[in-house]
Amino acid sequence: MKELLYLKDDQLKDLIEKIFVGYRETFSDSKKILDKYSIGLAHQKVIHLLSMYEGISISKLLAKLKVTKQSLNRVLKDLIKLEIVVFKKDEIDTRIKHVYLNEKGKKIFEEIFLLQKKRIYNALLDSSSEEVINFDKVLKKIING
Amino acid sequence: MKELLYLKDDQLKDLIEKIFVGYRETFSDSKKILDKYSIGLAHQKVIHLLSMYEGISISKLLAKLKVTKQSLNRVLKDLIKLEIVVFKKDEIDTRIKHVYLNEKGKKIFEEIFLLQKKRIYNALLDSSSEEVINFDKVLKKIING
DNA sequence: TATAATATGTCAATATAACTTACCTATAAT
DNA sequence: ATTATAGGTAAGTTATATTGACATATTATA
Repeated sequence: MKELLYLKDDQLKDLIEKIFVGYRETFSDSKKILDKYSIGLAHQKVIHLLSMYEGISISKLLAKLKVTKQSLNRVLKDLIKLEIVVFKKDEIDTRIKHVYLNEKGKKIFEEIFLLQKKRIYNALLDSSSEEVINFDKVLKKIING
Repeated sequence: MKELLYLKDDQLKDLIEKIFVGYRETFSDSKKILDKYSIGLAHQKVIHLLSMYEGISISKLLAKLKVTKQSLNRVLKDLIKLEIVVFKKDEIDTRIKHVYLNEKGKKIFEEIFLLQKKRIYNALLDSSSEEVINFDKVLKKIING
């Protein structure tokens, strides 16, 4: 096993560099839109998650972002000022707060996402379905490692 | 083409989230070692590149990192204080400064890399060579998109 | 019912990494 | 001689995150 080319240090280093660059590029394409609304990368990530997980709770957002609640709170306050998020208390357990993007928020997300997804979309369009499936598989394994 | 499942917005969102998480996890495994030397993520990235591209010039480092030279300089000064980098002027064009890790630097890199590579190594070990090759292919396309 | 755990919020101080703007030297290329 | 390139630096600022401490409300449990 160990003699496999891609398990050699040089290949691992190369992959790690690519993971970094891939992330950075994927999250920088939409910078102009973020600037337009005077928000940053942290806000983009929260908006992204809110669009994926409608009504997600604060604690689940924290778990996904892996930041402190103080840090998340700063971002949420900015999104409240922008008037793009709404909250609803859980009907059963009222300690839990569910977070949603409102219509304005969804529109801003679409603006961001339109630019951000292009890079991924084009990469996948230029790949076979097997390549895409394998990309996803390995990425999952990296995450769950 | 557009009806392919993985080209739908929901799948693209999912992939983008994974790209973020994959990056974050890949660059957080070695935090304990970084703390030991009182350095951070920015230093880790520079050390990583120095280990990959021995004698890289300042401007090429800047191009790879996509940060300002003021930002890189702060990091390099810390690495100088740690006594792990050395510089050599280009023999032909003396404006160019080549940056190297010295022996101590290489050892510290290995300490960091030992922890960092585990996640990637295990993910690849758990994958077929085709999966790995396709992962690399798609990642390249994302970067060059 | 008393107590513990959970979900969330907030204050204050600090750290990390980056930025902008501006200006500087040295060297190389035209 | 002029311009371009490689690199350095100073001052101030911004973005994102941290730690630690403390607070409130609600739910779960002994």
